[in-house]
Order: sequence, then C-alpha cells, then structure tokens
Amino acid sequence: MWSILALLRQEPGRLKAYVEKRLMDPSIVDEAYETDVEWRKLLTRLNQLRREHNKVSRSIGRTKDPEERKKLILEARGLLKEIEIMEKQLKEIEERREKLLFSLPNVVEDDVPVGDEDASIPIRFWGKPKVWKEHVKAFLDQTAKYGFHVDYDVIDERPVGHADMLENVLKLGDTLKAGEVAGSRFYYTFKDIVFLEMALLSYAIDKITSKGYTLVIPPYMLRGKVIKSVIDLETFKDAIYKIEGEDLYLIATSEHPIASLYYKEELYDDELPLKFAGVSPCFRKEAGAGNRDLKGIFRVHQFHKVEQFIFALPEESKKLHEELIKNAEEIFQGLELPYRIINIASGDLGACAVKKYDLEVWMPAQGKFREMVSASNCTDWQAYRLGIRLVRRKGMERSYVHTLNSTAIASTRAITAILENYQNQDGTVTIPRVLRSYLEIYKEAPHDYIHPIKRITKK
RNA sequence: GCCGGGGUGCCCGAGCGGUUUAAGGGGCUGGCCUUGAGAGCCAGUGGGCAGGAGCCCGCGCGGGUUCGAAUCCCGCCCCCGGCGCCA
Repeated sequence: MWSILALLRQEPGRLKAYVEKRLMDPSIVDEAYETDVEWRKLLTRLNQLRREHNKVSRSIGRTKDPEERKKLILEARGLLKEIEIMEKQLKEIEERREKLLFSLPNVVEDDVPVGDEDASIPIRFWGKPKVWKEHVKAFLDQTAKYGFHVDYDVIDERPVGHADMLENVLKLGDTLKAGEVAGSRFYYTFKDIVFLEMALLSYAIDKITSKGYTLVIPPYMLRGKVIKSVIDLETFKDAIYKIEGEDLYLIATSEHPIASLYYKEELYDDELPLKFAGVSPCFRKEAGAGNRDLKGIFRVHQFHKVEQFIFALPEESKKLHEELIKNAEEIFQGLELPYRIINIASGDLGACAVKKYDLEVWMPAQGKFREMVSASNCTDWQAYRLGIRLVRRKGMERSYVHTLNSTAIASTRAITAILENYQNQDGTVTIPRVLRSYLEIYKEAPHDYIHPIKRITKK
C-alpha cells in the first residue's frame, strides 16, 4: 500500500503534523480522512447491491421457463436502477477522494529543518570563495552565522556579474535579440560559450556514467496524465509548457520522463537500484519567478541538463540520496567552484520530497551562494502516482519503489558560476582544468581561456 | 496520413454474449519430499472493500447496447505489415 494512505488511515494525526511542518493547511488531512471513510462505506454498500444483481442476472442464463425469465429480468432491472444511482454517488466521492489523496504532500524526514525558506540551513562548505571586500559582511552572514568558519580570499576589484560578463565583456551571448524574437528569459550563446556548455555536459555525463549510471535520452514531451503524476500541482502551474491542440507537455527536467520509464510496471527487489543519467533540454515557464534574475542566463526558459535518477528499495533510499548529492559535489569539486550544501526547510520542499539538498555555488559578483543542484528523495510519492510497484521476491509482497533525483549539471547555471568565479582582470575567463580534455575534441574550441570578441561576425 | 491485422494477468497464450470460477503453460514465492540441489507433488502469484471466510471490480483507455460484455457498437491511444510523405 502507498505509505501516505496507510498513514492517513492509521495515524491521521501524525500525517497532519507533517502537513503543518510544510506550512500547509492541515485541514486537507481531515477532509481526505473523512472522504476515504465515506468512500469505503459507500463502496461496501454498492458491492452488496452489485452482488444481488449478479446473482439474479446469472440465474437468468440457467432459467428455461420464459415466464420465470421475464420475472427475473424485471427484478434485475430494478436492482440496476438502484445501482446506477449509487454508482453516480460513488463516482462523485471517488473523484473527490482521488483529488484529495493526490494533493497530499509527502511526509518529512526527521532531520529536515522546520519552517519556511529562511529555516533552510547549510550543512557543509567546500572550497575557498573569492569575496569582494564589500561583500565580506554578507559572506559571513551566509557562513559564520551558521557556525561555519570558511576560508576565503578577499578581492579588491568588484567582480563583473555573469550577465555583463557574457554579453558586454565577452560578447558571446545575446539576450536582447532573443528577447525580441522569442521573449525574455531566452538567449543566444555563441562560440566558446557553446563549446563550454558541450564540455560541461560531456564532463558530467562522463562522471556519472563511470559510476554505473545508465545513460539515457528520454522523450522531451509527456502526456498530461503522466506528467501530472510525476510532479505536484505548484510545479505544474509554474513550470510546464503545453503543446497547443495536443495532450502533450514539454518536460521541465529529464526527471519527468525517466520517472515515467516504468509507468504502471513492476520492479523486482533484486533488480534495484536502477540508476540513470539523463540528458535533455529543460523547458520552464518560470511563472512564479516574477522579476527575479531577469538579466543573463541564470534563470531561463530553456537549458540543458544532465540528471541523475534512481529507482530504489525503500530501505536504501536514504543512503542513495546521500550518494546523489555526493556525486554532484564531486562534479563541482572537479570544476573547483566553491559551494555549500543546504538542507532545505520543510516549508520549501515541494510536495514530492521528504528531504532535499541544494548545492549552491558562491557567486563573487552577487555576493551570494546560488543554487546549481537540487537533490530530492521522493520516497514512494511519485511511484504511487505512476503505478511503479515493487515486488519483493520473499513472499511476493507488493509495495511501491522509491524514486530519487538530482541535478548533475545544469548548463546555463554552471556557465554563470564559471563566468563569475573564473574571470580575470583582462576580461578573459579561465577554463576549469577538468573541462579541457572535453574541449580538445573540437578544433575551434578554446584551450585555457575564453577571450572576449569584438562582435559576432556574420561571415 | 491512408488501408489491413492486432493489444487478455509478471510473461506467453486460449476464450469471441450466459455451464457462478479469464483455460493452459512459463516464471516467481511458500510448503512437502531430499544429506543438499534438481526433478516431482500441493498451494499462492491484478486492484479494492472487509480482513475470518467472503464480496466487488478488472481483458489497451473512455463511452454505449444488454438482465448479463474479454466477446457486440462508437471514439481515442499504442504495436505489427503494406502504401504515401519526410529529416
């Protein structure tokens, strides 16, 4: 059985406490509980009626006497009328129940800080951030305030922001023209930035696949009922693009189609865990973002991502969640980008996850750590909705698998981090050492530095 | 896109309006047997309600006809073959 339904029936009070932790209205638990009880009662009554009808109906087939048949048919018709009425009632309640169950969020892991966004806490730091002298106070607010003593280098010159770096210094991006022809939050990137993106993706693919993850390019669009099972309503409203006139939706991450890979299937315990490295473009409306990060390519409608995804045994999902964030950390350590890991607070988890780690890289120009990676443990929340069952060979017991996901690299975000952390006084950008071998394969790709250009030449 | 064939449980596969039971097989699980394994035998193996037996639902999805539908009708989805179109 789905763990949330079991909890709803057995310990609704505990479920309510979890909903409260998420700063959501706990009355939906009461509503779901009552509707479930009502549904079960009505279902039992209806089944009794259906039983009567089945009995009569079957006896007609055995009855030869035409008079007797006529009588039985009339009796069956009478029962059918009653059934029809009750079925209508049941359907109504069932729809309500389904909607309520689907709106229930997952539980919350015990070690998740309780509260809104501000309650999220850093749990570890890596690297030596470059902090502009006027950002030092802000930096300490993001480190020492939480009891961490993070080594840093003070820089005197104000760093150039990633957006300026891309468009005005390097002149290798154009969000103005993209804005005119496609809309804001779209972009053109050129030449070395494109090579850099290719290298970042290859590097992440290389790293994750060498850990045994299966490389996959999934469908970039999904049917409505499938994508709605994978994500929560909020994400759906804020992020998802629809194809006009068709029941198709553009994915916001390859998490969505990879989770759907075993839609309505059974997985046996001895074949788990199943690990995937997905590569895909991601399409996001960013409807809830307002005016945030309008400049540059930090928050855009379209980017490329290498994603990690795992189908897991329930008893292993915690451990594998740590594995996912460790993998992501390895990637950013390789890139030598200073970062911190955040344990996301209960109010900011999203309905699917019981726990979420973000990896945030220090952005010298912004004076902030910014999200590059998000790693979630969804336990059986997604799997229940997708109908991905777990069959344990011992006793052939059935339940639901656990699913986990994490970014490996998100192209545009990683590029902004490199632009801010690797910029030099002369306007060049040093290429992270680890990416160099992935650039060698292109004849025109840069080797050590990305140099500014005059303008994009139209040869 | 058009024409034809098809979609049945974890898998294969029969059934094509009514003998209360989706036959049969494979796989898997449990038990018996065995020093152990195998073979053999028995039972279980879709979802739900009740959890004692029992009952209801379920044959790609959604409707419809009928007292009764896997079976007949309509719409949609997908797969296979042929024709057309096309990176």
